[in-house]
Amino acid sequence: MYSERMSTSERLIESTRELLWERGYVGTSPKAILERSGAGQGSMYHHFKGKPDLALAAIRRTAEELGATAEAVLTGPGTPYDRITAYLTRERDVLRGCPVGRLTMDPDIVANDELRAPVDETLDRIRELIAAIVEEGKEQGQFAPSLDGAEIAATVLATVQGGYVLARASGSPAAFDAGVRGLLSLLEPRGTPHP
Amino acid sequence: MYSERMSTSERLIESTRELLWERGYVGTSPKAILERSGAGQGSMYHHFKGKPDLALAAIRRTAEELGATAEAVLTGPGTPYDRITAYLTRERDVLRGCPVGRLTMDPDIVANDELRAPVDETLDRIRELIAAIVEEGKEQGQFAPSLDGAEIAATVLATVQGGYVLARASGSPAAFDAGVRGLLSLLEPRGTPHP
DNA sequence: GTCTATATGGAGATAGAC
DNA sequence: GTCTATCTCCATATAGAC
Repeated sequence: MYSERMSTSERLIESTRELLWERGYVGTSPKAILERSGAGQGSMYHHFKGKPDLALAAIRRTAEELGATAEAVLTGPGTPYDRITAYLTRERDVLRGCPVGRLTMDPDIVANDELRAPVDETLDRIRELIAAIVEEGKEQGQFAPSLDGAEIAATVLATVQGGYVLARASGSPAAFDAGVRGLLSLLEPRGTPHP
Repeated sequence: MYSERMSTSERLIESTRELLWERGYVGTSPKAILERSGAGQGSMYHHFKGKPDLALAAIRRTAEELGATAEAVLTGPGTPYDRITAYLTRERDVLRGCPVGRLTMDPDIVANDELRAPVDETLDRIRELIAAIVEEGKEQGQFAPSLDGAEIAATVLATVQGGYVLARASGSPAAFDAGVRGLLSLLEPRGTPHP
């Protein structure tokens, strides 16, 4: 399943990341991880204390990766509106859902502070980035002064996370795209930047 | 657990609804359902063909109930903006998440058209109600003519569904509320209705 | 309709040999 | 580090008595 070059430990983590994305924590069994990674029972319990320990390594990596991707897009070129547009319209495998956000629907993740922490921190990090961008847009006169950066950031992030829900419910990415377009139409900059 | 008056079949459905909300489909076992409902193994398989069959009955009921609740709020009194505000700010047990939306993160639900159908139909029904309200608001001059009813409806629904994700990630309803306030600030009506 | 018995396989892990 | 054996529950039923 993976390059011969990848260590057993790496293969275990990568397989777990995939399965957590596809099936969530509750739906992912050690057995499935072993089959996908090609590792044996003994290897898994040698490298990790158990399912929660392995899941934690996988979740941390996925969270870090998503945070970095979002940050790259949000700190790219363009006006505040451009950067938010870039974030909202970046390429996504919509029907797969968000590998981080989906974990919040997993009871065992939400019940475990250690497992939930990377999820919380990542969404929070993205929210702060967007909030700062909105504030910047307000200073430049691109956004109405009445808007609250932190609130709009929550709206943007929620639209994305909820877009996945609508898309998966209907079996089509169309609803995700519609939600994003609706939000962008509401955010549309007013007139020209201040002189 | 339930009134003596409730039939065994009813108790099974109600227990299943609760468990699906708390733990999702994958995380809900027949055994847990039996324990919560107080029914025996034999009763369950007498009334239902198996876990998917019982889950279907539970999901249909939850979906119908949520659709009716949303419809009641959205067809209430007030201007289009008022009614969307009412929908967005209606009382919710935010940290429990949406009993319908959460099912979209369940791989076995999304993979089964019959189980997914009530979820899809319910979200679609709400979306259409909101879309019509937005169009009504446009006619009344409360919303900009440039807005697209169907798109804004997707944004509104996504903000709610995504709000649950943010709230559960952080363990606090604050993010849900922030997202809703952000969206309402963007939707804020312009000036007075046309003459 | 409900109960108890029985069954197969999976979940999640430990033990100890190699 | 990895492998195989073994273990205890649980998941998800079916069978047949009452």
